[in-house]
Formats: sequence, C-alpha cells, structure tokens
Amino acid sequence: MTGKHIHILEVAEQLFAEKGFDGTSVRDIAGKAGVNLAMISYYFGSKEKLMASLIDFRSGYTRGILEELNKDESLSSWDKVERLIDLYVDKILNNYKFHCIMTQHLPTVQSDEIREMITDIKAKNFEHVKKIITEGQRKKVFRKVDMELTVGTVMGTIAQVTSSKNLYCRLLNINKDDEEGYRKKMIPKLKTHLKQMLKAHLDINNQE
Amino acid sequence: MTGKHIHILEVAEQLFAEKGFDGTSVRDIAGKAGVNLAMISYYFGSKEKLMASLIDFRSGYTRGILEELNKDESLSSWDKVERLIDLYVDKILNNYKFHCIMTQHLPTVQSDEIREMITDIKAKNFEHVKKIITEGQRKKVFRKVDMELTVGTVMGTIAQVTSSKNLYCRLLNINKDDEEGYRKKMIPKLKTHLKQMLKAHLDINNQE
DNA sequence: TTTTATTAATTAAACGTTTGATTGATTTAA
DNA sequence: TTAAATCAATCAAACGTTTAATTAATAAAA
Repeated sequence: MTGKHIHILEVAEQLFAEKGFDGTSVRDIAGKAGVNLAMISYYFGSKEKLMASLIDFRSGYTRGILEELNKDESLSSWDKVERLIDLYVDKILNNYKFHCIMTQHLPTVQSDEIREMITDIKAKNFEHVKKIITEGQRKKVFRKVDMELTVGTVMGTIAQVTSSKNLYCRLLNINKDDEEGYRKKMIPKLKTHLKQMLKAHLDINNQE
Repeated sequence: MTGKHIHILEVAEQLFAEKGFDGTSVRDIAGKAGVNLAMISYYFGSKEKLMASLIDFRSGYTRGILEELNKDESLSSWDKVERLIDLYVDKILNNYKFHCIMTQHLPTVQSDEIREMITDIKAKNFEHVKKIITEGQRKKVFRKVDMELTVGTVMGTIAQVTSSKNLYCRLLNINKDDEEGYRKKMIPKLKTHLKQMLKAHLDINNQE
C-alpha cells in the first residue's frame, strides 16, 4: 500500500460518505484524487474491492485498543466504562466519514463478503463491551441490564449524532458545514451525556 | 393517489431500503410493481419526486400522534415517557423499511428539498419529546439531563436495532431473513430496555 | 558504465451495459 | 368522442471495466 493507494482510499471515503457507494462513480473518485480512471481497477481490482480495502484500512488502525482496555486490571468497572465511552466517542467522531459509510450503507451493500466483514467487526466490539459489563455485574457493582441493547444504546447514540448531523447543527446553532466546530462541541457533550446516563443505568443501587 | 400509486410507492420503499436510492433503478421498481416503466414518470414526474412522494406518504400517517400524547393532561410525566417509547418503538419497527431509508440515505441524498423535509420532521419530533421532559423537570420528577442527546439516545437506540439488524440477528440467534421473528422478539425487548434505562436516567432521585 | 531486456505504472480511448427520461402510438374508460 | 392511461421503442448520458499503447523504473547483460 503506497501513499497513492491511501490517497485514493481517503478520497473514496469522503465521496462514499457524502454520496453513498452507488452515488459515487469511479470517475468521481479518480477525478477528485487526480489519478487516471483506469488506476482504480489497476490498484484495487474493482469498485467493490476498493470498498473492501477501505474497510480493511480503516478498521485496522483501532484494532487492539479494546483488548488493552479489557486487560487492564488496575481499572475499576466504572473506570472502564468511562474510558470505553471516551474511546468510542473519539474514535467515531474523529472518523466521522468512515463511520457514516459503515452504518448508513451497510444494509444496502449487496456484497455478502463486505456485509460479513462489517458484522464481524461489530460483533467483536460487542464482545469486548459485554465483557466489561459482565465483570461489573460479577463484582456486584452493576445491576442486571439488557446486554445487547445497552451496547446498542451507546453505539446508537453516537451513530445518531453522526447520521442526524443536520438536525443537531440546527438544534445547537452550529453551521452545518463547520465540521470542526461540530466535533469540538459534540465530543464533550456526548461523553458527558453517555457517562451520566450509563452511571444511572448500570448502578446496582438504582433498583428496578 | 390511487391504489396503483400506493402500490408503486410500497414497492419502491422496499427496494430503496434494500438497495438504496441510487442502487435501485426505476426499471427495478416498475418491474417489481408490474407496471410499465414510463408509468413512474407519468405518475410521479421523476425518480427523485417519487422519493419525495414516498416520504410525504409515510411521514403523514403518524403525524398527530405526538400532539395527542402531549395534550393528555391525565398522564403523569412517567406515563408519557412510557407511552412515548411504546409509540416510537412500534412506529419504527413496524415501518422498518421506511426508517432505513430515512436514516441511512439521508446524508447521501443530494436534493436539498428532501434533506430539509426529513430534518424538519425530526426537529418537530424533537420538540414534542423535549416538551415532555421539560414538563417532568418542572414538576420536579425528572432531573437535569442533556435534552438533545437524551432524545438522541432513544432515537439512536431504536435506529441501531434497525440499521444493525444483521448483528442483532446473530447475537440473538434469529434467522436474518425472518423479519417477522425479529420484530416479535425485538419490540418488547426494546421497550423494556428503554423504559428501564430512562427510568434510571431521568429519575430526580438519582443524583449526579 | 553503458546498453539492453523486463517489469511496473500510467494514459487516452473505447467497450458493452445500464441508467433516467421521453416519445408517439395504442388501448381503455367516461 | 375525448381525455386519461398504458405501452413498446428509443434517447443521450453515465456507468464500471478493459484495452492497447506509452512512459517510467528496475534488473540483467555487455
């Protein structure tokens, strides 16, 4: 993977996020990336394989962070939850475009291979979060909760902020083209909200 | 709007949800609906206007439900939250396909008109929910929470269940093609989870 | 070191197919 | 009879991909 490969992937990422996979032509990508049309087939084989390369490229670089978090014996269950939230919010808001592709276009992707790739990544993430919550329950710090949907709530809340960006820009009086301003305002807001909510949701002292 | 119009919209809805707006051709729609290709232009003007018609068609029939809920003076704030959750979960899970289109394809829709349409609907929904929570706070029943993101959590959790259906089918051992089985299992699960979580999140007795 | 052979990278042009939309003829219903 | 509905046929444009030719880079031979 040379720098040129990566440059094409980054351009494709932006276009896919803005216009969708089917809404983006390989000519769009080639044009914006400043490379010849044929280079995309030459480099990646096809448009579909370019997408697979993009997923591979982006999902690779955060791999391992969750493993580390889970291994850390010095952290309390509450600490782990807080760090988890920080991690996810940062990760997703700072990879806004890629996350848009992952969530928005997943159900429309026709390729079984790509769909399985994405589901696998999500399933692996789920297992890590589940481990943290289960440990907290074993330690009698967390109460019994719906495991799948508690994870779904964390993911879904963050996803909502990216997928309904237009709405939140309007509600918070942010210029909808000011990506940086949106991130700056939304990241701490998201972290605070999720921590406050999970604190109430998971606390064993809050009875059913 | 005749029955034939509606039939085409329903077919288009399913295809848009499965393959995306750009991934669906008007020939796909005409073929599956059993009408002549030219009828789509004849009826709706264009593919884009068909999409606008679909949004108008689907978003119309739930309008007014939230207004009613807010007007009901006999309900406590907790009751209203519970009813709100029931309403949203039923509405979205039973209009799974349309909701997929609304959330997944919104950011990729090029037409400003359609984007504004969707954002307007969401903003209106937000105001209704905000009203319920604000009222509960005024009555000293709910604590202070992040208004925008609390609504975002409810919406996001439900959206997550529809957009990551593949993942949840795997986690819950449901055949991923069994739409009905998924709904049957997920609707009560979602309602219980959201109620439990919001109960903890909003309760004024759960201090920061 | 220079020349030659081989591979890799890049290009413009063209491929066949599909796209959204429209036409003008034909059928149906009022 | 007249207007609306439906049809097959057609359009130009855009699509993803491939081609054949050319340039740049590398390796082998002199």
